[in-house]
Amino acid sequence: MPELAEVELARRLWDVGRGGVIESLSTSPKVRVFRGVDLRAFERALVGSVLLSSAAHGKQMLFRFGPAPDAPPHAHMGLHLGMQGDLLVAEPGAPEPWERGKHDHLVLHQRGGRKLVFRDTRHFGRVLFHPGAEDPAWWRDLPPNLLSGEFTTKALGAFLTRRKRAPLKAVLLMQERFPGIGNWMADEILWRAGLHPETPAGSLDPAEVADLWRTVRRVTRDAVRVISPDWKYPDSWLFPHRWEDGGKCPRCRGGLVRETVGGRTTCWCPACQPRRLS
DNA sequence: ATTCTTGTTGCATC
DNA sequence: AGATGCAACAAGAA
Repeated sequence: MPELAEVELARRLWDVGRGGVIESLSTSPKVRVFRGVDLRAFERALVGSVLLSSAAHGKQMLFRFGPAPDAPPHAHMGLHLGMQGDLLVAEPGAPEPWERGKHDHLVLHQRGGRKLVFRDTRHFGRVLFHPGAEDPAWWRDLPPNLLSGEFTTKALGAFLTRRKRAPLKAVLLMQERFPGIGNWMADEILWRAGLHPETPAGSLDPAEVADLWRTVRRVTRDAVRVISPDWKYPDSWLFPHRWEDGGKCPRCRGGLVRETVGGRTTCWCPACQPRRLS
């Protein structure tokens, strides 16, 4: 379920490998996750180098590699987990905590035996490669983080106006404005804001835009705050109820509804999120 | 066997 | 031109 908080958790998992020399790579060259990557150049740049640092922005991750722990980077790798991708670590000596998978498309073998694994059964994820010392363009050009000062009510209002006829559910999934929001966060936001998922984006008044802005920030902050390796979503959120058949709204105890909106399965509470008269 | 899926992109249509 | 909607991508689960 890789949305922004899960992506941050996955990124952090590989922190244990920072400073370690990469002795070799295992890749599945023909798998779609490597589309557009020059694998020979990628391997040449990474083998013998050290994992220096990493960062996550929305659903995108960046890993920096250099010739030595205290040297500047000379190569960058981007990872996107797609629908089902995940990062794993296998410590040396210990039996691998998972069955050796045919979907482990990228394994960084570090000196000493630790393995950093990118697994993706559905191949919707993506590996990006950028040789060079500077952060790549695809990283620099990402839209402002939802918790940054650049994500303002004004920016939100302008975007909703531009997408005025699209349903709010579809608009919240647009990464160009809401980096890191996925299906569950979009449903959570609309539920907390009391907005029906099919509400046309352009129909909110200024007070509703401000309220939606606060809700986006609150759900984002809560998601980032609650994650840990053994995290669990509070029962007071919509999240743990949205896939249950006969699930009940944690606020009003009424029955939840599940239908496709904006091309995606969407869950909402008809009582708390009434459809507007248009 | 058929239908479903937590994401993104490219294309057709308005 | 820009906005919108949808099929396609791949694999496994129910």
